[in-house]
Amino acid sequence: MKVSREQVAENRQKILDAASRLFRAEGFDAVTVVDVMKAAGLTHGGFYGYFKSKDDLIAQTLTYLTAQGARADTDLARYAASYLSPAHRDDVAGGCPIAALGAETVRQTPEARAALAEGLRNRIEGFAASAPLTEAAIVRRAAIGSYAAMVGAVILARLAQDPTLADEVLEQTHAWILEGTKR
Amino acid sequence: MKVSREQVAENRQKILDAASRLFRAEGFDAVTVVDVMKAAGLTHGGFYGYFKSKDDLIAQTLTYLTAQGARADTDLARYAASYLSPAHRDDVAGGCPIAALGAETVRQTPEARAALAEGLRNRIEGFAASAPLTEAAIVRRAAIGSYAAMVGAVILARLAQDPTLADEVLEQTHAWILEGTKR
DNA sequence: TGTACATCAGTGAACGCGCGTTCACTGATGTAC
DNA sequence: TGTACATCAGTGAACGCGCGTTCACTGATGTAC
Repeated sequence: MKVSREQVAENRQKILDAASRLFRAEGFDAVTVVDVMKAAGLTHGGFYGYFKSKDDLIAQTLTYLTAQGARADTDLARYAASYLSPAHRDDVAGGCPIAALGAETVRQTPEARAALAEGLRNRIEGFAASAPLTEAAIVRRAAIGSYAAMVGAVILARLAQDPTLADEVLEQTHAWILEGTKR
Repeated sequence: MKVSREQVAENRQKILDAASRLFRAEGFDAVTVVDVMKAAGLTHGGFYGYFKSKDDLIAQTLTYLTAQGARADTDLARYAASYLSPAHRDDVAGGCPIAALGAETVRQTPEARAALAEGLRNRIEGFAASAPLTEAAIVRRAAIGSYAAMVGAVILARLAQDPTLADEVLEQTHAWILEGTKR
């Protein structure tokens, strides 16, 4: 049955929210259109009223996640502290989309890649812009180096099955970044 | 038809080599058993004479890749130079399995995870062991922080569609690591 | 404001397809004599 | 060393299943009068 215009907007939101969590938790291929619609409280047939295809959903979900991420803290030290926390490591479904999906997004459509790539660019520029006044080249180097270390560390910490090693990767990378940005 | 024992060993090698490249290039889900066997020059029916299942192939391929990786250079500076090269960034199929598959391996079987996790542990210990004589804690921090930055940088560089940004991520991370390990 | 009807969001059965896996068969290998 | 035969690696058709996608239908919405 037809639903109101507000309901349509709300349902679109619900589909994107469900897809955001499911894709990060299980990857693009393992999540089906049926899974996403069920998680959004709808049946699968209605999906194509909202999105052209599953690939379209992937691209729009990454755009949605990037837009959300653009509102994050741009202070590098504070960002690193929360990024390199055990809470973030353990929350794949709600965590950084680049750490969860960056590697496999390289094989998705150009639209999907473009969405995440914009998130990457925003993050680096945000860090560089909010840094204390130093030489621009040094600030940019710290922004890129630190961000690469954060993304890598979360991936490594999630991979390590030994909890001691997983914690150590986060802590040591955090300390390493703090030392590096004080140079 | 039956083939010789040497041929069997050679075919197993070919299957693992084909799987190693295909999985890194396209991900676990996108590569089919038919793809792997075709790339190895065989038909798909014979697959189950070599492996119990596709999951078994995934786990054994990661073990195979980790064993190969164990023979790599343990000098951090030399390793970083080649890891952070455009050649490595552009060679997903032949490159570091952790950068290509680390994030999605978290969702695979415990056997698959264990194989890559061992590669991670070996790498960190190799870097730490081959470092010049300094305080052990500092060496370990540099090993972990640098490795996290390398893995993250290659993933970010592959994601960035803008070639200038992709090159910059590699170069800046490389410089950042060199500065950090000279402390 | 109230009524009549066109619109269209959501439903669920159905589709074609490609996947992982199985299996009867083939014929070269390698062993027993 | 040569021969006879059991073994078994590889083949390709076939399977059941779940995927992305389509579509006829339903009934609440929202517009026209």
